[in-house]
Amino acid sequence: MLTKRQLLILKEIIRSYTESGTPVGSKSLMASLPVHVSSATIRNDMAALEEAGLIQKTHSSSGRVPSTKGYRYYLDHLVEPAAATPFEIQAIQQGFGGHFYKIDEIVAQSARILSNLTNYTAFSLGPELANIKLTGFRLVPLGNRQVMAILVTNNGNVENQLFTLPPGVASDEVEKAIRIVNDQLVGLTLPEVAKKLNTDVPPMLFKYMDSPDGFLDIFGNVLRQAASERFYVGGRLNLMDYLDDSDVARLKRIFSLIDDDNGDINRLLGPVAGTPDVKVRLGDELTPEVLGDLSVITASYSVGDHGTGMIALLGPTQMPYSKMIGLLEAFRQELAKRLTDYYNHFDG
Amino acid sequence: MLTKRQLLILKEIIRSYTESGTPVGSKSLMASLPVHVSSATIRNDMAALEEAGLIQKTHSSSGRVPSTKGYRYYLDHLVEPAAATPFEIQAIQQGFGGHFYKIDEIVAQSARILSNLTNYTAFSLGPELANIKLTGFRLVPLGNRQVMAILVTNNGNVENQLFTLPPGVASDEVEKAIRIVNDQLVGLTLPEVAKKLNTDVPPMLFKYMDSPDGFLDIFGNVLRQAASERFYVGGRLNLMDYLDDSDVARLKRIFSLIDDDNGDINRLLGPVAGTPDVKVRLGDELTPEVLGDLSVITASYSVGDHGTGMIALLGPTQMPYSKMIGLLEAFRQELAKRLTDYYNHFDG
DNA sequence: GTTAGCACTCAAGAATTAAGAGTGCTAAAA
DNA sequence: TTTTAGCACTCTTAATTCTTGAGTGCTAAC
Repeated sequence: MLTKRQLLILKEIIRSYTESGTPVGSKSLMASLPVHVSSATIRNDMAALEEAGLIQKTHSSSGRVPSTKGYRYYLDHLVEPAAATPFEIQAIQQGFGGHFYKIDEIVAQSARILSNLTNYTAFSLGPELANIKLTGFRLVPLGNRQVMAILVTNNGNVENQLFTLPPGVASDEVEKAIRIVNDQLVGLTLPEVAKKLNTDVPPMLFKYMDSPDGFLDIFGNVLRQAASERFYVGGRLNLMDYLDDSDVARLKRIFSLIDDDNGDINRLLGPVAGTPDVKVRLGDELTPEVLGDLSVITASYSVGDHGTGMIALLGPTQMPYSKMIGLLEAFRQELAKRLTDYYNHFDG
Repeated sequence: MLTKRQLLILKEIIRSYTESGTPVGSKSLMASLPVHVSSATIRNDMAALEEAGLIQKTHSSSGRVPSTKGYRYYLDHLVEPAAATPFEIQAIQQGFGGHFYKIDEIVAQSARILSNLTNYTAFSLGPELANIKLTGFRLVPLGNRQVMAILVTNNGNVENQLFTLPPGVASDEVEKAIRIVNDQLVGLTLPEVAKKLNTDVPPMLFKYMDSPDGFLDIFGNVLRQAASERFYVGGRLNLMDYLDDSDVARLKRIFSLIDDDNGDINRLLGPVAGTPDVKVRLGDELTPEVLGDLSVITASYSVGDHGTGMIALLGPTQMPYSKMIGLLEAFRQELAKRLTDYYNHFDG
């Protein structure tokens, strides 16, 4: 069992290591601890902490550094989130100052604000899509057989894509097809729409069109765009500041991981559903193992019954957790408020 | 005056240094030169080349390395472009294999192909806009006062942006405003449109609308989007491979330079108009001086009377120039062909 | 003009040394 | 039983020296 003083020492080692980045020795601890004991006593306590696996040496006669397990313990039992400062609150609000025409613009902006504020790398994921409904589908002819397909959903999201009509298709046929889509599919959730698109819709279209494949492709494409989870990154380049300078190869691998949006990064953020609070993952809790000695703080936000989204921060394991946790706590509330406002603008 | 053999030596030094990355000494030159002379003779010639400022030592008793001036001379007089290999030609054609719905998709794809092929960083800039004409402007209402503004130009480019109509504006007023825009502005080039937007258009709109400012904002916004030069980058991360590993700070600065699209990079590519061939710039010919020891190969392409665009390659000064120049030569032709095809599809 | 020979230079890596921070352990003090 | 002083020991880091080898410039002979 660990004594009170030992935990105090653990906490102080973490604080000091976060600040200085160098291993912490018994002498410097003597100066910075609130209780006053000799360095020999501290050494004894440190031995106990090391025995428990919470701290470790970098070599046999060095100062101590928190271990992954030590951070875990600290985060589970010791950390005290620091409330966001007025300055930070203001910076957040200022970041959301402009006018937004899309949900995704707000979400994307979140990642930017967060990375600016922390100098780490920030991620944001829009509210999940389970409850989002199709409210309309258009094809706007632009001349030269170009058409723009537009898909609108009840969360105010709008997707569009440009197409060229295949020569075989007549425009009045297309008109009818659109009417069918709107009659049959508006009001359904996007997953339901996707399902019907494969089953019920094609037979109906066959009544009006010889080869509805081209049309289905177009619609399916835009639908997929609207249904894909939108994932934003801010402060990519900050990686270079907090990652070990020397290992450029690793740097490159992490960059690719972030940029090649192949779902791996979703594993990073973890399940969106679940606990609505702030959570830290580090060490082998992080699945893409390139991330090794990094740390991820995730925070989910929920927007009434419009679903749940997520924001996250990637940084070094030696993050000032209490500060970052407090900041993310404030941020998720602010973001939820903004998004709720945005939705009300549509519902009301 | 330099002798034939001395130029041969310069050429071989550049070739060898490009390949190995290490300074080249008289002995190894003796082995790789086509003519057979002793190392002492070569040393004499090297002294002459150094005297002329074309090569230099890294320290008083090291082998020689080409100087900026040496590269310049090489590029101006000695280099023999190597024709692109069948493999490369095929890779280019394969890269352009898919179907494209926008000019910009082709241009963007160019940067990707080129960076994949070379493992350097590639840039592409779409054909200039001087001759591009407005062919139509739409506002598509999407419900909830949301509208999508769509602007179409005669090069098949389509820009769109989402807006929320200000409460004061009635939809029939908007209809009329759109008709005016289309009547008055279609057929003009984008610069002309931009000019009229400030002079002739507002008075006309005042006849039909109380406060045309909102409408003008929307139109101006989309117009600006369409008129902004589109600039694409491929292979950003390759920077990490060919840049000095140690200096992460510089790496970061160059990344920011590339990403923050603030026109500096346009200086990098240089004037789009002018010579339609391939051109290399290096050393102090490169304006953002962070690029210091790097090298940029630019190549312009022209698409009939639809204007001129540019592709470029950023890499280390020790690039295999003959190969890269040949590759870019092939690429600009292929790209011009693709774009011409694309335009014909509209014109014809 | 070209070449062999030779003394000289310098970078880069290996080996050595010195200093200093920190530890563990023991035995005495509280 | 807990805390403390003292001390020998460990290991990193930085500075210093040593060694090796690639390469040069110069001179004198070919």
